[in-house]
Amino acid sequence: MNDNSLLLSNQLCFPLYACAKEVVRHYRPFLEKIGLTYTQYITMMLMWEHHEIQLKELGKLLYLDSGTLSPLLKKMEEKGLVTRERSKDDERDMIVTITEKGMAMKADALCIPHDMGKCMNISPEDAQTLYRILYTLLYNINSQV
Amino acid sequence: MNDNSLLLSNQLCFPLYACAKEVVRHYRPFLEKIGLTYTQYITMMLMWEHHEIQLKELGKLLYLDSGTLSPLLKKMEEKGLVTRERSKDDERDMIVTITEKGMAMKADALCIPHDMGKCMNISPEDAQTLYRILYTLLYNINSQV
DNA sequence: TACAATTTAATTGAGTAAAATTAAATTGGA
DNA sequence: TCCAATTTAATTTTACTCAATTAAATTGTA
Repeated sequence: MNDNSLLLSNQLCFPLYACAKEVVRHYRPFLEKIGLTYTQYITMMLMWEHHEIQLKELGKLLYLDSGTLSPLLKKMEEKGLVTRERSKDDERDMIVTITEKGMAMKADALCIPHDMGKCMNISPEDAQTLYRILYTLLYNINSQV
Repeated sequence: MNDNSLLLSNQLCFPLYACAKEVVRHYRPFLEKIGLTYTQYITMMLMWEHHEIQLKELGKLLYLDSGTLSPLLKKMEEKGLVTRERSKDDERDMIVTITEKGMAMKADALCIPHDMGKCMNISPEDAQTLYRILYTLLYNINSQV
C-alpha cells in the first residue's frame, strides 16, 4: 500500500485485460472468413462438442449470463447455425441444438487454432504455464469465502 | 489440426478471455466505492502518474482507441476528475490533465490493489510468471511481420 | 393441495470496444 | 508557397457484457 501500488505497470490485472482484448482482436480477421464473432466462435466450439445443450449450461461453461447469451443465440439462430426451443420437461429451460449448417462450419474453422497459434507466437512451455495459471486463477477467484 | 483442436478446453485464448472478464467483474464492488468503472480506474492510474498526458498517448499505453477514450474522458471530465483541452502547439492533440479532485481520489484508491490481491488468491511466484508471460505475449502479438 | 421460494430466460440500461468514416490541423515535398 | 499525405480526435455502427429487474415455470413444504 505504498506509493507504487497504484502504478499501472505494477498491476497484474492490466496485462491480463489488455492481452485478452488484443488476442480477441487478432482473432477477428480469421473469424470474419467464417462469419463469426469471437463470442459466437467459443459458443460454436461448445456446440460442436455437445450438439445439444441448455442455455444455462452454456452460461456456466462460457462465464456468460443470459443477458449476453439470449441475444447472441438469437443471432446464431437467424444465421441457421443453431435452433432454440424450450425443454419439454421444464419449460424454463432453453435447449440449444446445432444444425447441419452449424456442423458443416466446423470444417472451415479447423485452421483457426493453428493460424492464431502462429499469431500469438508463444513457446509451448509458456503456453502450458499460462494455461495452468489462468485456470487456477479462474477457479480461485470464484471460490471466495 | 485434428479433431480435438476445436475443443474449448484445448484453447489458450478462452481462459485468458474468461479470466480477464472475471477479474474485471470482481473489481466492480471495490471500484463502486470510489465511483469508477474498471476502464476509468486504469485511466486514473495513468493520470496519477503523469498528471498531464495526450489522449493519443493514453491510447497507446492502455491499448484503447479514441472511440473508447473520447466518451470515457468526457464522462471523467463531467465527474470533475480531469480537464480536456486542445494543445496550443498542435490543435489536433487533446491534452488531458488531472484535477485536484482527481488527485485526491488516489488516497481512496490505495487499498484497491491489496483488496483485489486477496480476492485473486494467486501465489507470488505464479503472479510473477503470469506477469512475465502476459507482457511477452502482449509484445509478440503486436509485432507481426 | 395452496403458495412461497427458487430457478431460469428475457429484457433493460449503462459502459465498454473495435472498425470505419469524417473532419480538422499539420507536415513535407515539388 | 501549394497541396497532397499524414496525423489526430470525434463520431457512427455493430457487438458484446454485466447488473438489475421482470415474468414464467417449477419445487418444496405446511
